[in-house]
Amino acid sequence: MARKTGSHSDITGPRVRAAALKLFAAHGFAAVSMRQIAAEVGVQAGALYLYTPDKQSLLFDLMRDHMQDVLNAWAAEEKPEGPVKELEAFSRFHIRFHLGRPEEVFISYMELRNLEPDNFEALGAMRRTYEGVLEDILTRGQDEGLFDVDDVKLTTLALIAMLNGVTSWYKPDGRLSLARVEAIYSDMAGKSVRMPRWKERQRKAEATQIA
Amino acid sequence: MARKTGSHSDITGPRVRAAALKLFAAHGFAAVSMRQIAAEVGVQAGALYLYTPDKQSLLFDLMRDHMQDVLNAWAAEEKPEGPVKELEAFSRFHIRFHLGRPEEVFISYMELRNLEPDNFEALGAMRRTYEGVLEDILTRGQDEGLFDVDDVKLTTLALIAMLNGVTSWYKPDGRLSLARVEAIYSDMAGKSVRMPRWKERQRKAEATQIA
DNA sequence: GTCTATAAACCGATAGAC
DNA sequence: GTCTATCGGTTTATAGAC
Repeated sequence: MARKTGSHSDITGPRVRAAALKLFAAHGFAAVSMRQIAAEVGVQAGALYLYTPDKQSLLFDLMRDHMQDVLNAWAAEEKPEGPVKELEAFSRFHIRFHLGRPEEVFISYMELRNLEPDNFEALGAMRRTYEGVLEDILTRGQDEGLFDVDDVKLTTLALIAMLNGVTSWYKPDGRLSLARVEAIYSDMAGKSVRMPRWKERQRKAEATQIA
Repeated sequence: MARKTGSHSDITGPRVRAAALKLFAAHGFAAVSMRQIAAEVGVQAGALYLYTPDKQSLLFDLMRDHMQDVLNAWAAEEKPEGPVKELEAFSRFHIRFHLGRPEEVFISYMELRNLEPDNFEALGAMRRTYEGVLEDILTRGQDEGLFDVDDVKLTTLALIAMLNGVTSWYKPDGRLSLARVEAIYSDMAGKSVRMPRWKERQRKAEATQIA
């Protein structure tokens, strides 16, 4: 050890991002100073500007990369067939992915207001793309008579809020396993939108009667 | 007008709190300076300290009073009979109350980490008391065979997260009326925990068979 | 009750030595 | 690639005039 000055390489860039991630998540973007980030990395404040043009970029890069990771990960998921199973897959994916990146998730919805207008808009577009995935599942399920959803857009937001909530209390070594949490949440999500059996029977009966 | 100095009374205290509420909600506690608050009130920074000992107290008082308002308002609500109707009443109350105080709500769950340890603990206790209301409804519904809840504590948090989510997108003059939003959310909440009819019939059939 | 002035510390970002 | 030093500006909070 005993690195004082002139020390080199050791991929400091990623370590700066990691420090910013940790500190922004813990104390909030506005409450964290560049000096604190530098101290976490083990470097002086001035050296940070070799790896980021400014503090704002540090925040935006973290948020943009996280959203891109989510979109890529969902794209790479194997999709089951039919809206019911798709909704379960989406719920489980969302829970699993978000619980694996608690700090990125926390920052991504707590620090939106600290983004400059252009960055805010760019991130909003990515978020809407992700919401569109769920909205699409609900729309198809509704069209096929499998779901009983009053308002697709509102329901999309309600479900995502519910699923996001998990990040605010889940602890990996807590009372409930990840698998159990996934199961409970996806079950709740499914029940909250699925067409009840009695209603479905009634619907089919009416269709037969008319025909 | 033309008030410069020596001006008096005019209940400045509440106006300081109102300014802090507005600015903290818009930009975040850490990002707002005492000078900005003073400017919003129309006074110099030094004068604020006649109404609050420091910036932290300004934040804590807003959050504590809000939580107390929620608890008082629920206590004053007329309660219907039976867990099913109670859950609906709670859902509707929660939506209605929180949409009426968007700034207090926003601050109360965004600024928790900016509270000093003692204040954080005090607010956590109040929050847990409120969660206990819903937890109690779910527990009784479960005991009476009306709900089919896997884990009461987890479900409590999931439902509150879903209901809270409404505050992040609802606009009073938006596409959906408050009454409609209340109805959709309370319906989703109910469906996500209620015992399905077929399962209830099965349960009763088994009970009869055994007897 | 409000003002002005100020203390003491900290901020983001840059310049230049090594 | 990192350091030290620094610029110009901000912060919370207090002291004392009016």
